[in-house]
Amino acid sequence: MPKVLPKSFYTRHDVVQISKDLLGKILVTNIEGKQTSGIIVETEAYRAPDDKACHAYGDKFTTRTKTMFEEGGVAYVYICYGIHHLFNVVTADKGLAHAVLIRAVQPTTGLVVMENRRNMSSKQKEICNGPGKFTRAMGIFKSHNGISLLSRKSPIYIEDEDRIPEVNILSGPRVGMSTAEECSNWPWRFWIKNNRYTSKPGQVWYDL
DNA sequence: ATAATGATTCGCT
DNA sequence: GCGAATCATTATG
Repeated sequence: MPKVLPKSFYTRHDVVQISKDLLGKILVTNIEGKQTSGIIVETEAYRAPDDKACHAYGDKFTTRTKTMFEEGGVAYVYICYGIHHLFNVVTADKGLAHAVLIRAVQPTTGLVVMENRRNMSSKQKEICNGPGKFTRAMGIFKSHNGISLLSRKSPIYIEDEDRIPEVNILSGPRVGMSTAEECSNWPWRFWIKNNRYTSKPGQVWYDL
């Protein structure tokens, strides 16, 4: 039985390192009485106050961003484009608005549940290869904003696994932000090399 | 109170 | 590849 990632994993101050460490871990949800899980294969780091792409840039504190200022180990879920529920892991100490966006997972269990929620076959990589896609497949939504990830009793938690070797991790610019801002070029997007369940197009993928 | 916009996805060409 | 869908959040009056 793998252990749930402890608070000490999340309260570290290097959110970029945590983004890489999260690759290969198992994200588990127990929502609506159904369990699903998948391997985290793609992440992005966001870090206030200096990161202009972060919602809490300049330590901007609003109803929405206040979750990012919590102590590491809770979920930050928000709506994007009015439809999509995007899931982040809050990191660092209370008062530091750091978070890691989970962008894609490789489904492992609860495949039938995911198929029903997504209305497609789990054989298609498209079922979970995007930040709004896997949240729908795994039942994550806005009301999970702010909940703890530190217990197996939580509807969402992350199980520890061996680290992905650095040589098998690729990085690049984050997705979906203005190229005019210098920080949009920071290589703070990470994914597992040769994993076909990531959202990056135009490469040859192999199964893990 | 109102207007602008986005850490996206999907369907059509 | 392109553009519409769609609404919570935010800034501004």
